[in-house]
Amino acid sequence: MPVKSKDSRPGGRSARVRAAVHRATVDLVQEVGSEKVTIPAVARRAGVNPSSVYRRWGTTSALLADVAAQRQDEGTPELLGDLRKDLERAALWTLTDLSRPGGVAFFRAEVAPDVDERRAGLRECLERVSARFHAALDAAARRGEGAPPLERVLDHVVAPLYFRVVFSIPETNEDYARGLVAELCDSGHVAPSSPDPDPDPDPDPGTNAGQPTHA
Amino acid sequence: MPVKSKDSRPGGRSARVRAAVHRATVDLVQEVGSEKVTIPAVARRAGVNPSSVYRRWGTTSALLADVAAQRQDEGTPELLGDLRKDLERAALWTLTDLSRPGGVAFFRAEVAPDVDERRAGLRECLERVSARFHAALDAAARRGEGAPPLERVLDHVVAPLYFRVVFSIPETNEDYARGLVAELCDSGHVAPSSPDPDPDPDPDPGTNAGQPTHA
DNA sequence: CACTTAAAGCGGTGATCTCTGCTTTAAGAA
DNA sequence: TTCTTAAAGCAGAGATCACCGCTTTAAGTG
Repeated sequence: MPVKSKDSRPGGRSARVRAAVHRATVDLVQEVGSEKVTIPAVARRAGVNPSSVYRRWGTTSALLADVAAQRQDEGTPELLGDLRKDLERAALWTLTDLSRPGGVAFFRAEVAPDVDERRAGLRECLERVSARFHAALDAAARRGEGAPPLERVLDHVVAPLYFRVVFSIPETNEDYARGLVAELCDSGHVAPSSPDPDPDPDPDPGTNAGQPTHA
Repeated sequence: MPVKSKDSRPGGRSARVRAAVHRATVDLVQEVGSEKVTIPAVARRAGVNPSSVYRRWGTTSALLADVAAQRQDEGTPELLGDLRKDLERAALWTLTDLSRPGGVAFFRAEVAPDVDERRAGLRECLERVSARFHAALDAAARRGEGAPPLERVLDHVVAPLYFRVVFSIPETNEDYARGLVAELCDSGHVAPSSPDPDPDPDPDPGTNAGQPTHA
């Protein structure tokens, strides 16, 4: 009578099916849009039986939420210790996450599920996004630096990014994201303890952050 | 052979059916969400034959777009001649439009159609929204006043409103909308009637409309 | 009023989706 | 390796959807 973990059979075929379904979901979302993703279609493309998907995920909403959640947890940047740089990193990460294939579609997918689940999905999505910025702000506060409230960051950095990506407004690229952060930091609401602007020329190309070409 | 208008039979039963379908669409969108709205369902609730809806609108996307467009054209405010007041009006109108039952759902509906139509729908939605603000800015420019570029208004007023309504962030009310406009106008990028571009007004940006301490 | 005809209603067809018993495969433990 | 059983595959029922000829109604016109 093995009791082991909650996922009593996490490897082998199960894992293979899970991966195939995830990949197929991402592909389909960016091809036809998250609204038109159906379980039979995902199963077909994944080379998997539809009933397996139904048994595992139940609904397309749950499937999309699962994929989106795992997706958002990839490549999270770590803190550097400089508020402005940390905010920039978080902003660039947000932009990258939104801009990659299916990014907006997944955002919309999380917005889309059933009326009951909608609140929960949105809340989780918001939590996930603001967590990155909150970490940067919290670290700054812990260092004794002045930092804008999270709300201001959401309003003046995250919101414009979402808005512009959703509406495919041109020039929504990394420079633009950096500009939003700069504007926020220079708006007189932050007391910069170290007002040295850009002492080093980009020491971190880091996560390539890729091409912000609106998808 | 009567040629008259493009809508060769706009009144009577046709108008009745149109109205019933529109009402049913709005109801269903706010009840089950725009993704789950189907033509048979709308027809059932409207007491109308499904084929009539199929023939008139063709797809649910087209139907939703039609309803959303007509919806957005209701109750448009006129200009007062004062930039700040006009921007406030536009912001409040935007907030009201988004907040009423099904508001966000319709926004998403316009975002949602087929990959091909998506661009067009989004573009139209954006045009419609920014037109209100553009009118206010244009009038101000015509009066010789300094006015922020439309882009700034979209980023710092419209985007936060959309973001907060979509994510159901509390305290997103009229005071908050007014605060966004105030912050924009007082941020030193607008030259008020009295040309005093003091970069550091330090008036304790009192109009901090809502300061909801994060949700 | 009578007449024309746009538009709604009716019925049916094929396709797709959701979901469920039952069988088969293979992951994990002894 | 063998054994147990979680999970995948299979096949099919029931429901719904998108769509299309054909008939019927009534709006607009003279």
